[in-house]
Amino acid sequence: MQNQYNPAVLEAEVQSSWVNNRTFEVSEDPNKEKFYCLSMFPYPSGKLHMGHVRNYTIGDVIARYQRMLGKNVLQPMGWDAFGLPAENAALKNRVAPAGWTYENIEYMKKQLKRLGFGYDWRRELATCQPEYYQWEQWLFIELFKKGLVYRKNAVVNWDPVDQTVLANEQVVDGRGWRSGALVERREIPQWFIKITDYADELLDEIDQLEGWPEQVRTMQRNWIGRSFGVQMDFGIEGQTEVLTIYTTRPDTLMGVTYVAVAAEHPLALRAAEQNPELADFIEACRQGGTTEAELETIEKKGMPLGINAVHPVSGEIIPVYAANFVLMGYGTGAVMAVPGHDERDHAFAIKYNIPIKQVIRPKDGSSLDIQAGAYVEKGILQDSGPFSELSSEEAFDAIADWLQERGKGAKSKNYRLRDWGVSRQRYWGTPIPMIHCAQCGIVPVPQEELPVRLPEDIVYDESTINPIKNNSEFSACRCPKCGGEAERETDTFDTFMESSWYYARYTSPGADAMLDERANYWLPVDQYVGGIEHAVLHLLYARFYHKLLRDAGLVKSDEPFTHLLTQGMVVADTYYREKADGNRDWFNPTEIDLVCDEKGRPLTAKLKADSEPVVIGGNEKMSKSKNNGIDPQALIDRYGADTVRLYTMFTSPPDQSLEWRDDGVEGAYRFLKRLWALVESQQTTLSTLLPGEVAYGESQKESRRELHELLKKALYDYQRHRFNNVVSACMGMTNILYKLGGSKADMVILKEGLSLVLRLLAPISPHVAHHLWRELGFGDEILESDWPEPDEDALKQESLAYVVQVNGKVRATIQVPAGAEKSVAEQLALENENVLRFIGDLTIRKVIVVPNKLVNIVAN
RNA sequence: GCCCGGGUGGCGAAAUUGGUAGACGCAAGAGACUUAAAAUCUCUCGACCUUCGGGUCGUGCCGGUUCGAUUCCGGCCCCGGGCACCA
Repeated sequence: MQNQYNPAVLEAEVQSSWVNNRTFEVSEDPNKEKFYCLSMFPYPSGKLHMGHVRNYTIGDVIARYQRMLGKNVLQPMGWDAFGLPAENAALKNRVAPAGWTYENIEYMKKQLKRLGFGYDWRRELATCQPEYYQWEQWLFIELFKKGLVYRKNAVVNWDPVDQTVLANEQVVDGRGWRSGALVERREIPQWFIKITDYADELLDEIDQLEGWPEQVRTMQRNWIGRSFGVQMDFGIEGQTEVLTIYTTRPDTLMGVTYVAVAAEHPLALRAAEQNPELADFIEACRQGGTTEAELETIEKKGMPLGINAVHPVSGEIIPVYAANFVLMGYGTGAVMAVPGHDERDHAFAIKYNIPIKQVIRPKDGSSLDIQAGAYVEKGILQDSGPFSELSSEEAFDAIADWLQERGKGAKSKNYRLRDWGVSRQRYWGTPIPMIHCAQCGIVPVPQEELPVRLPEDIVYDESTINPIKNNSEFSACRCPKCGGEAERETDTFDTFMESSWYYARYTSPGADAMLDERANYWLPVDQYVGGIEHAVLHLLYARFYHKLLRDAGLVKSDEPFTHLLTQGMVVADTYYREKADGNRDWFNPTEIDLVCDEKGRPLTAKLKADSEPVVIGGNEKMSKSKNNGIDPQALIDRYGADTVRLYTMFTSPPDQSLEWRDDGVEGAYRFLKRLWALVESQQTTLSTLLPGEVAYGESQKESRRELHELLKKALYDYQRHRFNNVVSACMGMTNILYKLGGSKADMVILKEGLSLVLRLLAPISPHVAHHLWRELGFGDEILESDWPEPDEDALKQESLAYVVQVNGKVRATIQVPAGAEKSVAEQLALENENVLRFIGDLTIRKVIVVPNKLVNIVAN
């Protein structure tokens, strides 16, 4: 009786053999080509979700593939352990964030091991450990000393009831998520790192990141958004100070009919002192959140300050408005407005009855109605005094020069990118290593006193929002400069700080420095794998941090990640019911029965519990808030890791979003069982089969040709990371093997075919592949076997199938001898009955022959 | 609002990215085996027409380039991701 496929038992056995043999523990080996394969580390939220499973399977497949190619492969894993969810859990369950986090890590680590990922666990790190974050504190102080760190006011979401700063996620429909109070914008002092000092390098080097998806490179370029424009000063009537603005369209300068400043601009605040109506307006402008999406879509409102600006060229007097869409924190907090040539300014001018002037006309001389809509293209200047009749391009230089000569402005380079605000008013994060001294001001913590430890033994009750904010035990300290009483900074770092350098720390576990020389063996990361949602922020901060590490002498490379694979989202249907208070109850897909029509289209969805209908909300990224996550654990328990891995690889290409459906998992499981049964049924024969000369018949040659054709395709798909196609090819090869007969020659082909399938499958479903490889006597460790190569002899064909088209429509397929001249293919095509039928009386005008593919006969 | 993707059978997808649209799998249907069921195996499976040879249409929509377009170009529609304090 043959062995049954029992993944739970098999996978445990194989995994313990990997542990015992230390299969995935690696060290620096200068004689071998290194390959550093990294998946984005998880936030320890509780348990793995499908997005993790997908991410880490992709990473593990690449790591094992590269290993089978003979490289020295490093694949580490760790935990992005600081963050908001731990504080939320703490508030909800009255447990300390540290304990909650470490328990989650323990559970999720078990899950990762159960999935058979080949990590070198000796390098594991959690970012909430002082041994980790102390180096971040150390680097921050280094940056402070270099002048790359500064403090300034920045806008946050303020909950006026809970008296706390809210994360964007905690603002729901303009209200605080706990208090329900309308959120306000407020400015508080925060720490910034000068990422804009590196903007040019970050932008220009994108060109060299050839292993990155073009999509991500484009997003980063646009995010940095370098523009060339002019900075200039508008005078203020009756005052000596000036309003400095930046524009990319100085050619429209003569069309300026007003200037807008932020509601919090000092000019507006001063004007409000004598103007209660304006004061109310400024107060009203505080309302709302801070996200760009919100600011760009709010109703644009403004109010004249009763102050006038002086046009730098014409000396014309123009009104200054306070406007809710201009933010103090961004740029200079003031903009010039050209309603004739900017859509937003146009809408604002119509609303407040401000004059609209046309100063640019189309180059083609066509006329337009500037009152009806802005003309935003470049063109020829008109009504622009000395600059009239210049082109927009000429005017750019002429106006910039004019301003510069008079000390009123200059050409200037600008970025959309803003400096990195790293302060967070939260507990569960890395303490910012700074001290506030009444005498000496800001003083960094002496580096020999690091780490500044975050107190972890915190007692939570309902009122605990931030346990270190008013905790004198933590904040009271001595000033390192004058020795007097001082206070510690109680803000913590943005968690992007930790995730910006973890990839480097994996290379230097235990180092008594931020990094040691091992970093330069492994870095840069050869393949980074993670969600597309990180395309800009995380990936840009990590690139920036790498340059900071380089400039601190810690690494030699310029960029952290040579190749990037951005995996698509795992999405699932959402289902909800509207509650009386307007909020929604979200139901998990597993709680839902779909009622479909005969074609399988969903008609309605009903909740299993009460058989009443629910609203189908559409496909969205799996998330807690929409309750549409699928717990992978149940699938692993039922089918085993190999099946779950196989299914997630097979069902979509890695960079596309994966629409979750349970059905397909069964198919993946069936395939593994089929492969298992094929090996086990012939195990005795195959394991003792000696290689020898065999003569293949025609159908056997054809089987071998098809096998090697599929192998060739699979190898190509491995290179381009199309693992869904690799699985397809494995299935196709297995189907061919099932159709073989029982002769000696068939057995030889079966054994050869299995050796190919198992090696192709080894990175994807490693436990099964490992076991069957040994069963067939190929060797002890499939990971150490040679990567397969197609047999060119097997691929040779005597004749090839050509498609014959008449006027672009397929009319026949014909067999043409391999390597035949074009004329031979043409002649054979013209002998075909169906082809002749369609040519009929028509005259042949042209015959196109694409070698090995088709013949197209053009006739009329 | 801005930036970036995507849209192909009932479903997930494939097409070596200008050359046979739908490989592989799921679901469904029919049959074989079985007392029966499960499992397994075989066949069918885009739509319409058909004299059963084949024909017409079909890759979100409209238009263009080409002997030939899922693929390239222009314009739209819908869906998803990001927008700096979720990670």
